[in-house]
This record gives sequence, structure tokens and C-alpha cells, in this order.
Amino acid sequence: MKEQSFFERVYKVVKKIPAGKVTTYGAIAKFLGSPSSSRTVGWAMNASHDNKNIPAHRVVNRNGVLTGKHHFYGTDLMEQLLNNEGIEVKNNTIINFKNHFWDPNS
DNA sequence: ATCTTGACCTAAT
DNA sequence: CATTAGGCCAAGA
Repeated sequence: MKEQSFFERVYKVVKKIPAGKVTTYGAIAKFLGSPSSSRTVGWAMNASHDNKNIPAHRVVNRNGVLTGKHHFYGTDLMEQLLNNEGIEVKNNTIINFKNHFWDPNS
């Protein structure tokens, strides 16, 4: 077995997110064993731009708000991506968020 | 090696 | 309602 860094674990989980679903930083952090390490998850997302195909647009904060939409190329790219997957986004917030929520442990 | 920042979360003041 | 503080991990200066 190989020891995986926090980032690798995050990538693995995020990549497992099914289309049309979203998850939260906290959920991922908790899944990794550190419910308070959500910041590191966000930091991993930042690095994901230069790594693999990480659907960072499927990761939002606990409120279902697209906090990281500012880090994407455009300004509505994240919204459009989610919309493209059938997720309704309004005012940087996901509608029926809990309905689209996907648990990494699930 | 130390300090600051970062796409967070929660509680407290 | 706004701000602060603590917690976690990683990267840059």
C-alpha cells in the first residue's frame, strides 16, 4: 500500500462525485478523518487546476454556495457547468442543494 | 525554521 | 448582523 497525501485523498473523492451531484468541503474533510480540515480541501482544489481532471465545480461550501466560482476562468463558468449537469444555481447558490448533495461515504 | 494566506466550519462575542 | 478566534493541512515568501 502507498501512503496518500491529503491532497491525493481529496482528488480521489472529488473525482468520484457522480455527475449532477455536488458535495461540500466539510463532507470531504470529514470523510478523510478531519472534520475541520475543510480549508485544506479548498487548497487542494486550488492545486487541482494544475493536476488532474478535478470537477471542482461540483464542490461547494456547506451552504451550497459557489464560494470558489471566483477561481474559475470566467465568472459564471462554475454556475454554467453545474447548470449543464442539471443543477439549478441562483445567485451563486445551488437550488435544492440537499437534493443534489452527494455523500463521499455513500 | 517562522509567518502569512487560502475555494472552510463552528462557536462565541 | 459583523467580527474574532480556534482548528486542520499545504504552499509561498
